[in-house]
Amino acid sequence: MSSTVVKALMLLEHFSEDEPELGLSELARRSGVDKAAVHRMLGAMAETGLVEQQMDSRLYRLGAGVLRLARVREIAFPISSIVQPLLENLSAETSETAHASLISGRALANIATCESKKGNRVSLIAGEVLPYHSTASGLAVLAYGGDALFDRVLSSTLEVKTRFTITDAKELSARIDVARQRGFSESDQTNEEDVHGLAAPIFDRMSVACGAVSVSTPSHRMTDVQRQLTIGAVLRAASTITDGLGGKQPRSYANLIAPLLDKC
Amino acid sequence: MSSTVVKALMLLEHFSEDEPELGLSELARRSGVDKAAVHRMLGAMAETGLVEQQMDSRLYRLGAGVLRLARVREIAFPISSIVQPLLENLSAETSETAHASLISGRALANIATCESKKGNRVSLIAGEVLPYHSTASGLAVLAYGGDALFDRVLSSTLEVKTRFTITDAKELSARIDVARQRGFSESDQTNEEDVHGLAAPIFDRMSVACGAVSVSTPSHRMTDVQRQLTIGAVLRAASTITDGLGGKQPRSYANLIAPLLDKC
DNA sequence: CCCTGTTGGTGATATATTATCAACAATGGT
DNA sequence: ACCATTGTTGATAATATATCACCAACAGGG
Repeated sequence: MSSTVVKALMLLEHFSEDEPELGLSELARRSGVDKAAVHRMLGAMAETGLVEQQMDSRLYRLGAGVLRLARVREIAFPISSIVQPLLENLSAETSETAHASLISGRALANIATCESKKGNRVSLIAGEVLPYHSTASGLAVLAYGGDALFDRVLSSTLEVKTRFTITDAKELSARIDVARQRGFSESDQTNEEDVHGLAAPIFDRMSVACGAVSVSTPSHRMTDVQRQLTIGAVLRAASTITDGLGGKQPRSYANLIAPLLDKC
Repeated sequence: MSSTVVKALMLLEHFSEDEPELGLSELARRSGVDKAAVHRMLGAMAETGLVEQQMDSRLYRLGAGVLRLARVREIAFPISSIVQPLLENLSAETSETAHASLISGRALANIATCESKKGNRVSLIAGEVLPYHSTASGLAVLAYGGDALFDRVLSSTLEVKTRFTITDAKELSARIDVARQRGFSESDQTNEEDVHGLAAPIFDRMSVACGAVSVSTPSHRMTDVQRQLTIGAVLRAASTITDGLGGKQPRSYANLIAPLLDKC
């Protein structure tokens, strides 16, 4: 049904900023895979340096190999270094937390963040894997990411994240339609309580969405004024990033958001 | 004999700064694996975002997932950010190219570099995988990395890189002994023509070598004076990095290099 | 225009790896 | 001393995988 390689690599998704080291049993429990199997897979990944095991505590963590891979990718396609300064600008404009994510297989990968300077702010777990269906970024990508991605996500099971999470495919499809008509996407507490998101798609050379930029605001702080301001800023930032990456917005999209950009 | 996960991940080693995008057939040829198998493995890795395929050219490249993984690791264990400034200092002191690498499974992973300012300098391919047996860094790690690593490498086949590469296990063992007695390692043109390397080990919390710092100099430029200067600088840099990572040099090692540090 | 050499991709079957379960030693907490 | 964990290993059944040949599409070259 599912290849062993996928199963092995899915284990890596359980490592996060909060829990950078995990034990064998813990990892087996969370992934729902047999301990012996996890042991073999971790051993295999350790052989290539993707993970490494502490000799004393026996805990596993991401290995030096991931640093090497990231260097290779970043030197050849310098995305993070282009995106980071633009996010800082976006965060300053909106006074809220901004982040960018890219399509990464079955989920979105958060690749850059700039947190708000305010005391009460939305704080993201670095390197978190973001679901398509419950985040503003995800909706933006689904709206412009092509039919293949759309169908795949819509036909998958939509995990419940909060009591506002959309789990019905038809309703999700409707929300995506709205995003497509507006040129940006909006989500309120569908992925996390009290977090409101506004996102706009990033396009690649072929005018297909390859990621999204998003501003996350505490829900109670999202007024109409702030909303208008944020929408303009996100759209501008997304456009700049698309250009910076050598991407191209579809003509229809450029025309769609033009009036929104002028308003601010 | 070898797990599929390892075989799949070994494919990633063929991506480099010089060739960040590879086709299916090309990858199959280099790895010596059947095309169909490579196709399945790449598909599996694409599912998790470790690689991604260009829709137009059909070429594969490292995916956004590696950026996410590297962020998680770097935030939890900030190695690169600690090492990079120290390398710049080391490079300035020696006027040559400096780099640091960490144990990454069956090879060393080059994780940070600072190139010499000189016109004629040693230039490294970023993110290259370095063999243990043919590099100064490798010798340093083998000298202090514990018996398990030593035995594994010594019993493996030693790939020929240049006409000076050591391919005999006994001779390699002797060279490692020399490095262990001196506290640093030296290699001349064993990994690449006209490149001379001087390296010192980096130790982890348990006083086991987890990586190395190295200065690469064009062979013809390596005079006795430059050599003494470089040895002192490399040993100091390695000591500082070991401290910065929360590692600890073995007592015997600290005593061994103490006189060398004073000399400069 | 054909011919030849690529390319990426697909299916069928024999094979080899992998999943599963139980058991084990080692560790740590009560 | 006990109990519950941990990481690890082995044997067998079950399953995914390797291999081969083949295909369509594309790019030169004559």
